[in-house]
Amino acid sequence: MDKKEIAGIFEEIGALLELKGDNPFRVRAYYNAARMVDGLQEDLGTLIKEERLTDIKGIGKDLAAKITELYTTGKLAFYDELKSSMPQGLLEMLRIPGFGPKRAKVVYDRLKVDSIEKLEAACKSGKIAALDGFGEKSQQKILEGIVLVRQFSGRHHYDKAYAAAQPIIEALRSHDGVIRCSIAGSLRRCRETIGDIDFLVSAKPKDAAAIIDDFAQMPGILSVSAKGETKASVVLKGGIQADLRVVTDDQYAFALNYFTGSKDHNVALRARALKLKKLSLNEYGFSPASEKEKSAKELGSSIKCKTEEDLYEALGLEYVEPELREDMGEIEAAENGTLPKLVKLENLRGTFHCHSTWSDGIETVEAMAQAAFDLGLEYFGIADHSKSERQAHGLDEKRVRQQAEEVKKLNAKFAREGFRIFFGTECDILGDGSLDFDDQTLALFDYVVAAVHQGFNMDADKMTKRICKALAHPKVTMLAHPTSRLLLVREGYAVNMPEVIATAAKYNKIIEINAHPYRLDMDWRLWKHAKELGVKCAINPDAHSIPDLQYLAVGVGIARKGWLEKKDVINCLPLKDVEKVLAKMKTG
DNA sequence: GCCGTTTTCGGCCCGACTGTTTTCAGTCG
Repeated sequence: MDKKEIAGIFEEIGALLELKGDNPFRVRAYYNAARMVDGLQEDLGTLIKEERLTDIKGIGKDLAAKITELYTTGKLAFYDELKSSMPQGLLEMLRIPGFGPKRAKVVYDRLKVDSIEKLEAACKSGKIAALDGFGEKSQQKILEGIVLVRQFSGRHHYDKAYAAAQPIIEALRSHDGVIRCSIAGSLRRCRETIGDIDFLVSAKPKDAAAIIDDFAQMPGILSVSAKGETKASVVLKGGIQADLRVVTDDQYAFALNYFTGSKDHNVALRARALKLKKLSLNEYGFSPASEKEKSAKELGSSIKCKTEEDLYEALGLEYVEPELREDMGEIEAAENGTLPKLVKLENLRGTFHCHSTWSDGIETVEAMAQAAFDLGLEYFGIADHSKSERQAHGLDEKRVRQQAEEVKKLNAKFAREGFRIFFGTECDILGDGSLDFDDQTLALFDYVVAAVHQGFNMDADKMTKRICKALAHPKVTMLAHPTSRLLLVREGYAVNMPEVIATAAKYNKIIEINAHPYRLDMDWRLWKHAKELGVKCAINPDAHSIPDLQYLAVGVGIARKGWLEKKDVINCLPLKDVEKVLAKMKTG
């Protein structure tokens, strides 16, 4: 069992113990261990063999034994026992915002409620409000929370789906019968959340059965839900559903386009084919619209397209990158030749907003900077939390000065390589829109990332005013995660983003694309709007560990969906230019 | 659960916010 899976099990143990009302510090030990194992740099097997697990902070004798048991046997007796002693639905109930283990335990003990469905029914019949410690408002909030959970349930964060898809696509690629293959669907379009993963393969019809059989038996697969002659559906470990489609190589470009979607984009393309060419378009090819009874599958495509580029060309369009295929103006732009040249991962020269052991990161500034350097970046911005973030060990003024010294020393060392660490802060925006540090302290930083971390239950007007006030502050460089999940209230955001963007434009401030998966609720349409107003973005991983730096790729995906080009992204600038920009912003 | 120790138990982060109370418990970050 690998470290990701072990971390997942420790997370679950933590939640189960919480539900049992176990010692909160014991609970924390498990959550902490999950984080440490997940962020481990060294090979787990080596650590076990050399009996060095207990060298990791937060891993003692007991947890080391549990990790070893999981790693070597793939099982943990303690976990199995714990899990079977609790109804599975209780864990799911914890996903309801504002509904934690204590309340879950109460409704379970008093009303035998052990699933979201039963909880919903109990709310609707007023039984929850009647419980001690609950009331009308709690009951209403739970119902609203259930709606929210359902909205997100069944969808998976991009990075998880991407990681799950990689070994499978590689295995398919190396399969003898496979001519071409690709990931399709929302994963290819870089949606922030993915419903299921689509794989597409082209092969000779005689090879299809073997490919589908092998797919259904791949290591990462939990169960097979359907298996036929040209497609199979499976559930991957981790619960993500995946579909495989096998087509002939002639059909491949059409199928890839069809299964990449989006549905709206496809509808628009088909309408265009019909109108301009009197052709009907489906996943197998173009067919004359007049021959209604026969599709391209039987006829063979009336226009040969080897690639998607050919397909778009046949429709008189520039090639549309998958990220843009949402029927949000991309077809018109492709017709007029005004599609953007989207930013690429390799365009990134550096990053801001990362954490270290000074606050709640698990690596030193030096290790993080070195990792950024090893990734080929030219600069790295450290932005640890400010003093109000006590739980994250935020820095007070004294520690800020100490950290400044450390960064200075490190820069002396890195300067030889032409690499630089920028000294920043993720500074809290307080309830009234003021900042967590005074101007004198803020002046110590190369840049300031302003962030909301408390007082979320503000109405949208107040929240917007609060954020805009912070944006107007001369020392603020950029705004952190403006549409994070924390600010998400039902269908809308509890903040008026257009106004925030307009304010950023007015004061020439940067808005970050926070690529940490927990923050991924950024509506990419907002970015098109920001771009029109000339607001620059920074793609930030919000990294708390070295592997987190890989989230930069997720951020690029979001930026691409927002039609952003190299020139719209501040961290595409080379070091010398970024230095100038930050210096200018600092002096106003 | 872990950690540290003036070594084997006691401390482990804490304040804001909410809804329920009428002084506090639960949740969150």
